[in-house]
Amino acid sequence: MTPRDRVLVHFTADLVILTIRGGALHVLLVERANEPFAGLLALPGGFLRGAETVRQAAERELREETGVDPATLHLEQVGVYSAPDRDPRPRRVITCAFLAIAPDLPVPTAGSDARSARWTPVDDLLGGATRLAFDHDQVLADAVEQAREKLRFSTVATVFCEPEFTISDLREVYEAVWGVELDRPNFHRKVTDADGFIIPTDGKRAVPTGRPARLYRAGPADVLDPPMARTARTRPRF
Amino acid sequence: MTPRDRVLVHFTADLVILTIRGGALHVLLVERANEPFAGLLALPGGFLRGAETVRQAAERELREETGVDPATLHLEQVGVYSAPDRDPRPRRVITCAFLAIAPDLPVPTAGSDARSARWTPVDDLLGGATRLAFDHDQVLADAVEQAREKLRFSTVATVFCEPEFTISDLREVYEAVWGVELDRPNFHRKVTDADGFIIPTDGKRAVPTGRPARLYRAGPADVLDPPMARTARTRPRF
DNA sequence: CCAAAAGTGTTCATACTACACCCATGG
DNA sequence: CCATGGGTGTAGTATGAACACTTTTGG
Repeated sequence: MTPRDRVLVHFTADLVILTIRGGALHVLLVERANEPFAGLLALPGGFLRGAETVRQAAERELREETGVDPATLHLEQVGVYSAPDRDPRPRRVITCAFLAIAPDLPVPTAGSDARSARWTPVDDLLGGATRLAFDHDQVLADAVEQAREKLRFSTVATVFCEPEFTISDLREVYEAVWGVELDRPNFHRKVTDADGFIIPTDGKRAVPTGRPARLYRAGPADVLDPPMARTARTRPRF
Repeated sequence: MTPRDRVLVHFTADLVILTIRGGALHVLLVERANEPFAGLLALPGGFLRGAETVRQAAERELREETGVDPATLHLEQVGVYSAPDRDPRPRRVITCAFLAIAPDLPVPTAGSDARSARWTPVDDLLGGATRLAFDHDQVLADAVEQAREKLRFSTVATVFCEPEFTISDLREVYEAVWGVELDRPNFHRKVTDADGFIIPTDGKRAVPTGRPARLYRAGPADVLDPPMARTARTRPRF
């Protein structure tokens, strides 16, 4: 082959930023201001610049969209999307998708890009009712599936929570991401027994009614072994 | 930002083709004929051309290097490597690494590219004794770790084997990839009980000494649940 | 005291570990 | 018959599922 066969491409990093709002998994979407797909909803993202790595580009976008220090969040690669027709512009655009996990954030800086950012329930999108720009429907589905698996084998669920959280908070993370109901007593034992998953603090948090819950913070472990079982509990009979 | 900030890059697909030879995990390496890194060992790979997807480029390279139909092998994405200095050429080159799993193949077509391909024991490389071109040491380490995890939760181990194989063949795959010794009786039960992992055939294979082993072929399942335990068996005391 | 949520104890089933033992074949 | 690797049985242990139960608060 000759070097002339080599395609020159643009490269982007796209972000699937997940959080939990009101017990449901949400993803941050932006309304596209420019062509292609102007007016359509899309994952936030942007072109690789200068001497950045792809990850650095993703971190820059994450900071721009959420205003949060990427070091405090969880960010991992999902994969490359390279279908030649995924972007209609003449110059090919290949993207690398990243999965970001964040606690419930205010949507602050619609600033820099003047694109309106909004949290959208993931369930509304996976059904296929709304179509996203580019191949972002597929990217979203892949990233959500990766997040679901990640929760089984790692302790990232704590990143969805505030710095101090109750065991019920943590359980609701699993229930929102997996869309199942988990057995409360068994979940409690599981996470308290797991080495380095959560660390008890002195504080407690009052609840609307009932016994106050102990507060915990994230522990040093990042792998969860044995993993969290994803089986739904049997629904209580009436 | 202006469109001028967007970097134009070349894109490659690099392959970590793993197989098992003589009970040890091997990877296919090529000696680079051209600069950069001429003379050094590297993972096979090549530039994205025309309207290919990255996966199609990987499949094309796989066919060129091994002469085998990619449809019969296992091929999955590992990730993107985009450090700006990973390739010294003035135009940036970003790569997407793929993990390929293959049965023991003859190294046929050193043909098209006139690069000498060779199977190399992975253990010799992970130690860091030999340095590979580009960031391929890191790519190899990531891909091998991905293969190790993949074996736990999927049935891909059968792809390392010939179409018909014995349970000992399959066990030796796990032992080679994981570098452990597994309990033979328990492994036997585990894989025969697992639904859709292996299907018995009518054949048997004579062994140098001892009872002939039943032959199996790969089953339809691709997930292995519950997963294979990675714990080494206690070494037999003498 | 009652409702509700936090947290603990107990039982049963399953699955894994270790290892004893039997089976089939070649020499 | 013996060595060797294939294959089965089984007892002890660990983990998880289900759910009864106790604890602690607000009203």
